[in-house]
Amino acid sequence: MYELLKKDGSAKRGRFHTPHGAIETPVFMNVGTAAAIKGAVSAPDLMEIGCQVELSNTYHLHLRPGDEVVYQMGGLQRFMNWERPILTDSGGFQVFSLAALRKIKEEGVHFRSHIDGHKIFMGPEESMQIQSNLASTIAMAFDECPPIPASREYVEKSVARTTRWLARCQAEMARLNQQERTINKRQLLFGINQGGIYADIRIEHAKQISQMELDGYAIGGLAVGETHAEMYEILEKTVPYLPLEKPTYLMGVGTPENILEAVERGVDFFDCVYPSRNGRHGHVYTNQGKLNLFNAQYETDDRPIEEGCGCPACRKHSRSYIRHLLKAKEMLGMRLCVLHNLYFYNTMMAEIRQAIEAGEFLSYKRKKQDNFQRGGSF
RNA sequence: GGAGGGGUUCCCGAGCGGCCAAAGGGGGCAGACUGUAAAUCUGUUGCUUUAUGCUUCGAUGGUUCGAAUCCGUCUCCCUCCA
Repeated sequence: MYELLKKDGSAKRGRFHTPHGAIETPVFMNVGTAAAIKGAVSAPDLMEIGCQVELSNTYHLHLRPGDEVVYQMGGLQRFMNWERPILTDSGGFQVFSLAALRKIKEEGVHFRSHIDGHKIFMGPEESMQIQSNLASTIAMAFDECPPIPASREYVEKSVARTTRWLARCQAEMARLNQQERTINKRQLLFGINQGGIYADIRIEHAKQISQMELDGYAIGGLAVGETHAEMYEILEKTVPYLPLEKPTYLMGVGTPENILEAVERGVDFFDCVYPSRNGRHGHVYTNQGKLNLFNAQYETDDRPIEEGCGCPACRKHSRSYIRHLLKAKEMLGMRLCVLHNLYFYNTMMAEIRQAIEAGEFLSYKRKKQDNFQRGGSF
């Protein structure tokens, strides 16, 4: 159940109650595709850096270790020692990212495993069954994330199919939640809005799925090739057609800048691989912009990544040391950067919540953006 | 003392008369990454006034229209024999 605590312009401060605890929104979900945040980050680490929701992936866990294994081990939460909410993405993004390895049909998607090439079929029912086995808090509907650019004709056809798939997801989820063997019988389901950069398709689709009584609504298929301006425009036009009394989730986004812009337009949930992937690649976030710790200028820089930051990296280590670890390919270097970046994101989300509560979101956003731009933007 | 092998651009290492400023690694420098096929990928890495330019393949002298590549001498390293 979503509780709207405060509105500041279109920005929402909310609380999403789940069987696994409440989520304070706006929130950034920390991405751990294969039931692990890449970079040797453990569940206790996530607690320490302020993570509220962990995100894992249906397709990847289905392949390895297999959702039946996770089911036998008591579900994802028990498997990875994480008591707070988990959201599982449906495999819909893999329809996009593994485009070379799949074929889309009305019944679902035929994949060839990226690991060993074997054939896998995943349709709405299969995705729901896998997610039920994983026993995540929130399951995502199985959709197609079409690329941008894509023709209007293609997007229309794809969105219509995604809508049909959504109805099948909903029916299957209802069935699974009543099964005796189901671990989480109150698993929630979010639908996903698509439509590329065609605002009218987006709006029409948003209206349709809004009538379907889902637990939350996501906007997918953005940040896959369009400009930032186009993304913001789509958000501005689409979010108003999604239910205010339900959480809105902008999938796969984004930079701190993107998040500020999207919160302003009413988005509650975010996730993105940036903080973890960039961390592994030595790019770290600060309030003065992004630093590439591989750069020679940090060779003897004795300062922490960011002065005053409370993360495990900044409390104890210098840029110089972390740069050395990264260059020496020591796992600790990546780990510290990932911890810092996730801490940075989670902290920024907490500040955003506070700013909305205080009715000062816009001035907070402006201040933040000014700071970012001073050191080169994200 | 004798016999043989070798010294190539930051490092390792290919090249063995012109297409060589010199393959390929590594290292260095920089860039990309948005529901993670990513601890990955890309670019760049002698100098400058960017040119039918200059310097460079242990040193030096030669042969040749032309040499990292052929020859002489020197020098250093490695292996084996005494």
